Amino acid sequence: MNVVNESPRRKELTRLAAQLFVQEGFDRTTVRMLAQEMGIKSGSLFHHFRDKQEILAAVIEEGTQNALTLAHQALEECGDSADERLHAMARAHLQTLLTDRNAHVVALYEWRRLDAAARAHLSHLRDAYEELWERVIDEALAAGLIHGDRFLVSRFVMGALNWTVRWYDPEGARKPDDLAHELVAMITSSSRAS
Amino acid sequence: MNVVNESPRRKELTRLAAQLFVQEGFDRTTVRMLAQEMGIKSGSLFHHFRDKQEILAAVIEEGTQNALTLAHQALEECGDSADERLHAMARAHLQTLLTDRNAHVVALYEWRRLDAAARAHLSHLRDAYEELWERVIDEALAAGLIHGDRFLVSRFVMGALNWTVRWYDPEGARKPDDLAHELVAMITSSSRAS
DNA sequence: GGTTTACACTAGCGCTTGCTTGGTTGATCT
DNA sequence: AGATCAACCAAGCAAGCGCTAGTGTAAACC
Repeated sequence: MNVVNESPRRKELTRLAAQLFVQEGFDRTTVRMLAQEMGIKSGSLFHHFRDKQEILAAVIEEGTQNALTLAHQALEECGDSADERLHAMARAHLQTLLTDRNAHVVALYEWRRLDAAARAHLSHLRDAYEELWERVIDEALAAGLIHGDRFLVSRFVMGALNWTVRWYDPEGARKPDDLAHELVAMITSSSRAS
Repeated sequence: MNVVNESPRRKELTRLAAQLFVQEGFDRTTVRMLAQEMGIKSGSLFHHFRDKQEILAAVIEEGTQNALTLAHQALEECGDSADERLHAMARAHLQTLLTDRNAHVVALYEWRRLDAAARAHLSHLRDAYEELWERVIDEALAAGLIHGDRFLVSRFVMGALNWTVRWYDPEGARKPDDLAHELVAMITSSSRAS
């Protein structure tokens, strides 16, 4: 019987599922498609996951967990100034899009397909990540680096960043660091032109 | 037989479909649900639309068309300064979220469910809207109102604005004009605090 | 060396899906 | 008065859906 274990096989399957969910969307991805991609038959899939919902939850949990870890790490490694911390957060966010893009896209666009139980569980993770952003933005406000309403500014910034998954091309010339720098320059009152 | 006509009934059905697509998502909205919401039987639905895809296309087309019309109108009515034009665009965008929210959410989140033919047709409309934004941002750059990379700034702004559908509460205290003002203040180099 | 465990298979059940078919109604036009 | 037409309904088909039941097998464990 399957449980909610964390076998390495399950991790690999979750990664493959994320890719398919991005390509086709959760609802259009059938268990048979998932199984084929994984090289097994559809019945065998339910040895690893209780049901299709649990696969979605696993994908989103991993993606959000990674983003949170990376953001924490970035904040610890950077300097203390509000400017540096703002840069670090933006850079970390964009870097996860390179390493973990699929899981992120799923988290953003298939969130509503989670059932109530999974959503309750995962919203804590998501909130933790958003609160991290709000804290850094608070610091930037306090330091006089940016101005405006705390709530609105953080939403605008999150929107600008999350929207990047729609157009950002990892193969292109622009590096995550460039984007992070440009974004921070846009919202701070600096007057340097690029 | 049904054609791609523009009967008033069809418009009404499109509006109802938009609401259901937002509530449930396109894939989870069955033709039976749509029919019930419209007060008819599922078979009768195919008198008005060739297939389910066409309903989605109709919803998105209307929403985007309206947004484009409103933006054009706003630009004509406002002053000539880059600042005024920036404000006008932001205000128009947020106002459509009040009057036409459902269609917009569908356009943003169910775009990928369009088949290739519909997508090709509708992408022209969407591009026209985005180009309008880029033009206004170009003007703001030329006027020295904002700084940075033309492409990046417009993407960031579009992201911040489109993300509003996730958190903006039309019943709340914040009015579209407030948001528009705050957003423009954030990206321009003004140093006024609010 | 016997038992357990992890992982996979085959086969298919019960249900829902988008869509079709053939026919009925009431208003409008000639 | 007859013809036309948009709008609807009842019934159902073929395909696909998530998921289950029961079995096989090789490695791991006591």
